[in-house]
Amino acid sequence: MTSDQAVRSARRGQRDGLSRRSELLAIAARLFAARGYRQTTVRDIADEAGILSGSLYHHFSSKEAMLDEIMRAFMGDLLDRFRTIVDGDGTPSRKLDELIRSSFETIRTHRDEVALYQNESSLLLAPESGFQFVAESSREIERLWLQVLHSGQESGDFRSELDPGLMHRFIRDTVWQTVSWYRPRGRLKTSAIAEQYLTLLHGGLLNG
Amino acid sequence: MTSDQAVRSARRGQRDGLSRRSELLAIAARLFAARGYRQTTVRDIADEAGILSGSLYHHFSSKEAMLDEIMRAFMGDLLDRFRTIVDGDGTPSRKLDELIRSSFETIRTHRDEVALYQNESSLLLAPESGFQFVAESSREIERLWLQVLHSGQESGDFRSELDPGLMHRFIRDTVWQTVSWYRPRGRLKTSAIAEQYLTLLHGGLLNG
Amino acid sequence: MTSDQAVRSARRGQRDGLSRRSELLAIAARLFAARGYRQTTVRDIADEAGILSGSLYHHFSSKEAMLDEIMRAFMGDLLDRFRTIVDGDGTPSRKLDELIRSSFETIRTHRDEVALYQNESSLLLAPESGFQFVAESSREIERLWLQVLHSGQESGDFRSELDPGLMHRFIRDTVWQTVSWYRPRGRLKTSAIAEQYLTLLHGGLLNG
Amino acid sequence: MTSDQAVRSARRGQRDGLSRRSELLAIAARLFAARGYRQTTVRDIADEAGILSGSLYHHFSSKEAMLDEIMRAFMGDLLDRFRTIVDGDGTPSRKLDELIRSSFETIRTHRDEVALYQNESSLLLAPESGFQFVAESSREIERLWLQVLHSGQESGDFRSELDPGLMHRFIRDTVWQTVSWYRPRGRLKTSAIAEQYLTLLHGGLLNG
DNA sequence: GATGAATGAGACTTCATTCAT
DNA sequence: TATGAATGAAGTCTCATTCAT
Repeated sequence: MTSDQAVRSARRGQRDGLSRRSELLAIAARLFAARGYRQTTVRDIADEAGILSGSLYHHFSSKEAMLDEIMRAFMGDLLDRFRTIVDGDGTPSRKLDELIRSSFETIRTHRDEVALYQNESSLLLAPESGFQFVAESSREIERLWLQVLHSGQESGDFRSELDPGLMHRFIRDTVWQTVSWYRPRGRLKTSAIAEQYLTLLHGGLLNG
Repeated sequence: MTSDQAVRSARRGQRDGLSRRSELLAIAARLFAARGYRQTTVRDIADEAGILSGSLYHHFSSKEAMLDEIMRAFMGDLLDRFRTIVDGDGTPSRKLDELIRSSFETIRTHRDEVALYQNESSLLLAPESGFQFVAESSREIERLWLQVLHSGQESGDFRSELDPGLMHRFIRDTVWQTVSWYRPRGRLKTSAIAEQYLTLLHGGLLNG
Repeated sequence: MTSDQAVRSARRGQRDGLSRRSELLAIAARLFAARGYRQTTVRDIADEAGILSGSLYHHFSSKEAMLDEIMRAFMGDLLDRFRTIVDGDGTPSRKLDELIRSSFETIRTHRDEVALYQNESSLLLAPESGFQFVAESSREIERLWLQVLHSGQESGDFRSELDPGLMHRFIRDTVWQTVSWYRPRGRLKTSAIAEQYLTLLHGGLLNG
Repeated sequence: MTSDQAVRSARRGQRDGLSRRSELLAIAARLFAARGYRQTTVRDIADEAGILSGSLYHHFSSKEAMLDEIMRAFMGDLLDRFRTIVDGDGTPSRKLDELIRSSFETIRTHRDEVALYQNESSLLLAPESGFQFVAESSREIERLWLQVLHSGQESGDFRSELDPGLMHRFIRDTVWQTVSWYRPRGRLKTSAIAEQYLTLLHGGLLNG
């Protein structure tokens, strides 16, 4: 590639509408996750993007519209991945393991979005918030997990003295809360964390 | 006015002063927990208390001072309770159970404070925040829990293939996150939730 | 009155909640009428009042709320005055004259409000604007005027070849539009304008 | 490309250029009249034209330039029509009738422009506005109407107890304000409105 | 002629805090 | 202790306009 070509390519990259949007959304997601949605100012995002805050409104109609777009894509993806697992072959136990592994993997690949989902739940799940789709996706995801837990109890794989609703919450909270302390460059990879959690979940903490 | 009356009035003043403070702090804690610290305005608190927002500054020097007072009392209590358990008699397994039961009980008795601790961690744990005592108490609590987990592995009570640091985080996250969905008037009491969690934690999810 | 008393009175005047509100509303009405509602900035109003723009929100929840309060009081008064005339004794012709005289008098006493009503009608009468009460009062006022015009035709006072709906509009437009050129300190008093208009309206422009 | 083709293309370019300008001005006039000049954004106009807002600046140097062009053409036409009437043959009474009929006809044929003239007068007539030609035309029009009214009084056609200056304002306000409620597809044609107004104006409202 | 991106000024509004009374 | 008024900084958003491609 000649240096001319490089320059042109860089310019094209800059001028490409889709990639500019995505770029801005990625910046927004990162800041929203790091500082919180409300604590992140439109100017913070613009500063990171190297433009003035008003210029963001050329791309998005509001700060909330950015969060909407970020979460809509994320919740859709997440639901798809979970549905594929639950609708696939395998024992309930295997499916639950896959749901859990997939969740930890999501923490690795979509850390900002998971953090947003965890930290902004009061905003995202409020009935009047304009983010009803998040609550709907959440309910659908809960249905999928419960379906697996119920089948597992019916098949005898899972202990019957455990309340599936509570189990779902315990597992869900543990898995997603991981995002609050997981460090991408840290000692522990998400896969290792997942395996440790599965070990604990399968057989419990106690020996014998 | 007789001197008797003056004395009584002064005492009432003091007592009212104290109870007024507590009342205001309780209102603040409730709102902080329900809406988030930043989303709660000083005026929200004053409105609930039936006074004007400026009048709050006769009781507290700032909004942050209210949060400080709320959390300082809470973290102190919590640490004391945990220390009493860890320093007491019993096997590591029993101690862990008691730590967990005590935590769920705390969710019942100090719901707002637990919610605050969970939801405002980015504010409370930030090194420059002026809430260093929260981070310090948290570290001390973590030390206590890890001490129990390590003794449990050394005594052979707990399975050795599990990383104590991860176990601590898994347990802690599950227990405290309960506050986000626990409903005081709901079907499940915290004690029942605690026992279900202990059942899961002891023996795992799987049969056999 | 001692000068001390004068100072105290001035201060009380300043501190009196009701009069401060009225003062601010009068300033707002004047500016809204002079520059237009949208062209008047909140800061314009605050500047005239000698405070910062944010301080206005201590008194009113929004710029629109100021306009609302101004127009609500005005439309109520106007409707009352018209109703009293129409419900009183007298021939339709006398009643019409009184309606017209009362309108010109209103231009003198409530010039800003009339100007606002004339100039901001697209805002005030829009169905979705939050100013429905203006449209409602307007309809009620129209009903009153039409009632007088119809009775006048039935009694034979008014010429029957004239469409009362059109007459109402012609008279209304002429009367209220006066506000656009009437100058309080000018040669013509509103009463003189009213009498000239009544002379024209009664007998027409042409001789014989 | 043959030179023939080039010539045709150039002509089309010119013709298209001209009609495109007119098209854009018509859109602008419609929106300015409907929403108000300031409330209409450059983007509103561009949206209606199916282009981006920046592209409008290839046709006009500014938003104000569009309003200027719209009003310049209108005021010129209007003045011409009035001058023709006043400079023609006939009694003052006939001339006044023709001025009024012509005005109502103008409301039919140039509704947007009349509405603009009525609603944006504070902008158009302000001495510093850059629209001095509007004020000048207005003054010239006023002179023409007053000339007719004065001749009518001198000839004894018009009643002498009426102030010509006030009569002019009354008539002018009634006629032009019609644009605020006239509906092109409504029951009343402008010609019928004109005749009703002339009937009222000639002989007044009262019988006998 | 048109696009897509950006500018920059300025709008309305929020809110913790202060202070004279 | 409480009120009523105000401050001042900051936040989201709007919009006419510019300009390289």
